[in-house]
Amino acid sequence: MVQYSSNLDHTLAAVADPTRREILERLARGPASVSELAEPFQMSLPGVMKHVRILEGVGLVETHKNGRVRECRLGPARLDDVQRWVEDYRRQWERRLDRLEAFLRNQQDEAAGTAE
Amino acid sequence: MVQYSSNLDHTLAAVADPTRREILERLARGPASVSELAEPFQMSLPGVMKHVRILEGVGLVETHKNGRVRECRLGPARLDDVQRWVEDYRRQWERRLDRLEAFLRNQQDEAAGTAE
DNA sequence: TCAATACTAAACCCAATGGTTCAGTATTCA
DNA sequence: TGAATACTGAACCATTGGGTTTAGTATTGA
Repeated sequence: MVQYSSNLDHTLAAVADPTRREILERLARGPASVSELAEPFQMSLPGVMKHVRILEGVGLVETHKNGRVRECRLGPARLDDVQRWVEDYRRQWERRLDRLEAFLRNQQDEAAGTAE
Repeated sequence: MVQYSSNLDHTLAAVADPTRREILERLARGPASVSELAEPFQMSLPGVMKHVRILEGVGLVETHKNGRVRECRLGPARLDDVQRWVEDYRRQWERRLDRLEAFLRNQQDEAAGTAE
């Protein structure tokens, strides 16, 4: 079987949280400080930081500190492994359908053969 | 912003678990009973059942009971919403790069203008 | 220098998750 | 009928996850 990048788990988990997806959406519109990220959620700074750290951990966010403010921006990860997994699943799903169809057609033929 | 199907959260969470992804991989090769699914994981039946229920909840698995055995097979969900979200993210990511590039080019032009 | 700002570290809280065991129930088969 | 099979429901348990508060530390600006 295909051996996916071992952090697919972490990436999927990171992205499964709606708050984190909103953070990503915000950062797609441009960089932001932790405070700026926190504001629309009325969530504590430490709360936001936890999410940011998780996103940073899987490369979806990059941060660096300028003086006392930490700037957050989108990181280099583009979810390639997620996309690959989804497409792989889809392919297998379709192959399963093909096999099922073939099986049914086969049965039908046999039934017809028996009836002759 | 795009309003994703409200169960994107649940689908992503379902699929973030490696055991559940393995179950899906197994079912892609054909239907199986709960016991058959449990075997390769040396996990208790109730344990497997919990995973199956979760996958069933998001449409990735379908089950029905024949006598005392419950047959599990892949369900109709093909992760369309996940794929859509990933592609959306990728688009925004690229747009961000474009903007950054434009910004940098602009700055460069201005600097050149000043230097003249 | 001193107050205000912007984060951060640590400790804690509670609910959800991923697993278990144990005791049924329903089916099958001899 | 009676034993074995295949699940299922309930209760439980440990860990993690998402959040908080509280008390710092480092930077900035007046």
